[in-house]
Amino acid sequence: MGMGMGIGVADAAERLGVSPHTLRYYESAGLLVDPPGRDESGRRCYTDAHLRWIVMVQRLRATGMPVRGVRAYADLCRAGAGNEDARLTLLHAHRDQVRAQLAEVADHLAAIEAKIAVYEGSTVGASVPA
Amino acid sequence: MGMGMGIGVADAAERLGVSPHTLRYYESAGLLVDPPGRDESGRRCYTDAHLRWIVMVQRLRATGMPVRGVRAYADLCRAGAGNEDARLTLLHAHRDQVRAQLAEVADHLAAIEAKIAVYEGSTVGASVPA
DNA sequence: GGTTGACTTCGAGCGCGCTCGAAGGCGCAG
DNA sequence: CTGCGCCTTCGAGCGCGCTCGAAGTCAACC
Repeated sequence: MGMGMGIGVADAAERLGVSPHTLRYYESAGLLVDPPGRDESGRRCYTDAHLRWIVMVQRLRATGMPVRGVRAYADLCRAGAGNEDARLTLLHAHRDQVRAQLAEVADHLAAIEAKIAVYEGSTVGASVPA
Repeated sequence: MGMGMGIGVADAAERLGVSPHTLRYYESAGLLVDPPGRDESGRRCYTDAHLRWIVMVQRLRATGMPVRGVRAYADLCRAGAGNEDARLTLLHAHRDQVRAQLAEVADHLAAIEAKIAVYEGSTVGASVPA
């Protein structure tokens, strides 16, 4: 049955598009809800569940959640059932921030595109003079 | 005619929502296409044109352009006419990055919202079991 | 047995973007 | 004349998020 016990740090890093150093850093920073197990000789062993969690971590990070925010969320998850309200509060707050950020960036983008349009217009030769 | 000669660094900072320190930093970092003039006693004097430029700087920064990128753009503008192609290339590249970033963040946001939906679903009591 | 190479831990270092504080100058109110 | 407050320059410091390198361990291969 094609299911091994997990993959090493190098393979995990490659799959996730980060460096092994970064994966170890995430672990040491408490971002992993449960740290990867170790094989007989002490090497990290990442399962699919670990990879999926780290993808979520990457999503949170990529949307601007600071490392300490991700750690807070991981801490809640690690604490087990009973604090779903707190997790939800945290996620709601982040979702709202991301939405606001998205709107802001869209606005900035429009302004940048307008600037480009001005350049492209003037490059052609200053039409609509008055 | 309600046009004064400009405003001081504190007022400019307040209008722009940054600190005077930051404004001076932007100037020293070469982000200002032309630095503000000085009054008789050496104080910075920001005109509306300066404020408008700095707003553009803020837009570029807020969309992820690094300080050195903004400086490159400012350098081109400062150099005067003749390099519009280069400016356009720079802006095009940035616009493309921002668009990609926007799409990525939207995707991450959807995943986060899905996670929230899972929590809200399970909080209510695991409807749609099978 | 010896060498290779991927892994381990640890702490230091770095790049970015501010952010702050010290020390001093100028102009005005009292 | 004496504060007072806002400005000036300068260089140092900080918070974040990695990123790197040194030194050591272990399994496997020749």
